[in-house]
Order: sequence, then C-alpha cells, then structure tokens
Amino acid sequence: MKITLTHATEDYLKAIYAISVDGASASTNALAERLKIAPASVTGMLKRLAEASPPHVDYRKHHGVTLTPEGERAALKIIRRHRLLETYLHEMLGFSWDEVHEEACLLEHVISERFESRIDELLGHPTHDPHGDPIPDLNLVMPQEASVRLSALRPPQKATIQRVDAKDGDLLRFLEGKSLVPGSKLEISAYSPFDGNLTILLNQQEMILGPTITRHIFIEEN
Amino acid sequence: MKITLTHATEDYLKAIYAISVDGASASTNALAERLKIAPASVTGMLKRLAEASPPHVDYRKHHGVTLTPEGERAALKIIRRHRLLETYLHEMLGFSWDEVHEEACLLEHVISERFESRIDELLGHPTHDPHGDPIPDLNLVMPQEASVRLSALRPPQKATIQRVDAKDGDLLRFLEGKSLVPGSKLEISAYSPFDGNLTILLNQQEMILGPTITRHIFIEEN
DNA sequence: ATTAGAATTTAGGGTGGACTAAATTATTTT
DNA sequence: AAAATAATTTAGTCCACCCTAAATTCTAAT
Repeated sequence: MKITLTHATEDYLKAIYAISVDGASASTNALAERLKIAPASVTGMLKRLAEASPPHVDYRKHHGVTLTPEGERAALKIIRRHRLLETYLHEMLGFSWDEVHEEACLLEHVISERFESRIDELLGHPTHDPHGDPIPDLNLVMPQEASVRLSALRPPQKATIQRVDAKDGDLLRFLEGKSLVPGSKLEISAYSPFDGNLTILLNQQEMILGPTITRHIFIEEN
Repeated sequence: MKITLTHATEDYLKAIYAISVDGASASTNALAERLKIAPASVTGMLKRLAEASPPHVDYRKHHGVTLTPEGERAALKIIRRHRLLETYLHEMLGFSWDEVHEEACLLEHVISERFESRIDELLGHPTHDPHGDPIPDLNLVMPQEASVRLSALRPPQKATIQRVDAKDGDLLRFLEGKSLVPGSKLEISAYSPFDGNLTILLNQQEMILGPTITRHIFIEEN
C-alpha cells in the first residue's frame, strides 16, 4: 500500500524518534499525549506508517512501534531541519530562545532542500542548536552529545554548559536571563544536601539553583 | 456556516485577487487553470468561501466571484507575505530571481507575524519585490506601480525598468542574464515596424528585443 | 487462576479538499 | 429562434486525518 508523507506523518515520525531514543518502543498513549491527539487516531496512523512502502515503522498490536531504518532516516531529516531552523531563527532573525521552537515546528515541513542547505551554509554548518541539542549532519549522523546533568556535580568542580533540555517558555526565559545557556562556563562552590541546591559562580555572579532547574542543564566537566 | 482559513483557501484568495485586479470577476475556469485544479472542485470551494463568516467572496452562480472587503484583506495579507519572502530570499539568502517564487509559495502560508515583521525590518520595509511587483504596506495599501510597457516606447527615449511580469523560469533567467531587471536604465535607439523589435542600449551594450519580450517589461520614462 | 484496571484497537462519523462523469445553464453561431 | 458549443454546477467518490464510544487485549493484583 502506498503512502504520502505529509506534515502529519512527519510529526509522528519525529515523536516516535524522540520517545524511543533509548531503544524503547513508542506506545500508542505516549504518542497520543505528545502529539495532543486521541489514542484511537494514533493507532490508525501507525498502521498506515507500517503499511507504507517502504514501511516506516515496525508495528505489533498492543506493543507500540519502533522506527525502521527508512523511518529513522525520515525522522532525522526532519530533526535536522528543525534544529537548523531554530539556529537560523535565533542567529539570523533575532528570535528569542523560547520563540524558536514553535516557528521551527511550522517551517520544518515546508522548506526546500535549497533553503535548508542555504541556511546550513550561512550558519557555518552548526553542530548544535540554540538549546545545545545536536544537529544531524548531511549524512544524518548525530554529533556526540554531553549527557552529564549539572544536578549530578559536586563541588569543587568547573563545567561548561552544553545543552539545556526544556520546552517551557517561562523556564527558558529564566535560564536565558541568568546566562544559563550553552557555552557558558561555571564553577560549583557548594552543595546543599537534602534539598540538592547547588551554589554556582557564573560571570562573577553567585547563584543558588535547585535540582528542578539543574536537572535540565547538561554540562561537560573541565 | 463557519470556515477555517487554510493553505488552500489562501491560494484561492490570492488567485482571485490576481485575476480580478482590473475589476473583472474571476471565473471558475480561470481559477481552475491557474490553480491546476478541476473546475468542479473550484465550484465547491467558492461556495465555502461565500458561506464563510464573514464571507470572503461574492458568488453568483455561473458568474464567477469577486472578493469581499474581508476577502481582499486576506488576499493582500498573503500577497504581502509572498513578496516580502521573495525579496528576502533573493537579497539575504542568495536565491536566484527565478527560484524565489516557488519557495515563497510554500512559506507564505506558514510564517508567523513575527517572522514577517522581522524580515520586513531587515530589508528596510521594501516597496517592491525582485520582480518589481509592489509590496502592500502594513496597512495593506499597494504602492503605486508603473504601467507603461517597454513595448509601447519609441525612439528616442530613455527609461528605467520598474517591473517585470513573467513567471516562466527560462524567460526570467534570460532577462537576468541581460540585466533586464528592475532598476536598470536603458535607452531606445531604434524601432523596427511590423515585427515591433526595439534596439536598446543598456550598460553600453546594444541589443534587439522582440515584443514577446518587451511586453513583459514595465518601465518609467525619463 | 481470576479479575480489575489500564492500554489499545475497532467501529462509525465528520471535515477539508480533491477527482470524474453527467447534467445544466450561458453564449455564440447560424 | 434554434442549435451547437462552451462554461459551470451537481452528483457521487475518495483519501488523509481527526474524533467519540464501545469492544478487546494486556498486565498486575489478589
């Protein structure tokens, strides 16, 4: 059975990829929640994705789906576009950190190869978007990414922020205001047990951050 | 009856506007041809546009449609986006003259207000796109446009190209190659009757152009 | 091993937007 | 004015994508 890859299918593939990064299979409910779609509707789409030629997912009833190589390729292509667009919107059009996601979600389904390669070029083939998320290269290979959370560090320790994992606009604006963005260097001067607060020094400024915040910040030790 | 303005409806409104610039009413067939859609399908959409609240077109069976004020407003909004995008793609992303149209057709349905105003700002609030077509301002008012065709001039005469009305890629590339683009100044040195050829001088270069070409070039005399 | 509750799928419906084929209305020609 | 032709609309389908309600299947607790 044939299939036409549309905006909707691209969103599904992206969501499946995001949910199953660690090898798990994406469940109907998890997809439904992430995509804000009724579970019953998800089932229908998963069937279509599985019956596509070539199939984009492996689908076993009641056991969720995993991406086929073809599906993963398609997902990575969209993720590349999304992150390139976020970078582009931030760097070249002056969109703020918390605005880029929504706009990129719309544009990613629409831009041409040419547009994609043009902004890639103008940005100097970036490897990470404004949030620090890795951008797959032209061969759809993901650059290696930092996976140590700021919340896991203990003083004394110096670190550089690599990535911030948050989608909430308020949190993003808060982090930006405190310069808690990829590239910033910081030093941990104290750890408070029980509440998990960290005292850190950044730009000669001291601040105390709770684990609700530090959990979302991924760093590289140095 | 309610209506949701989608990509498709925007394309219809744009097409209706383009066909009826001179006060004529847009016929079903003309719209069908322009949009590459079967006439029967057009009828259906026109009904929906007419029954929208507020109505976007006036529709009388067998007599085509005209835009209501609401419909014209919507059409101008898309046209503004389209032409701003064409200008932006050309000036800032290095798209060639003949590539911008297609890409703009995709993006125009998707970009946010913010995106629109950002590129408008970066471009310095341009009044004309790369083809010389006028860009409606923020209040959706069209700047005045030149309406004298190069084919109507006779020597001796000096003129400046204001606008080029062509959608064919081959023709666009030809014109660009000869610097027959908005802003270029030229001088008419000879007119050949019967075939209508004009001999013109542009950048110290002489060339002879037939009316098939000069008809598409709009100028201002000087 | 049964059963309650959660997850998932089936069944049936709706909307936007396109299609073809057939019927109708306008227009033009004779 | 009638007939031929062109333009338009109706009627009937189809597909992608979403929905709700009801049925099913899986899982976990007893």
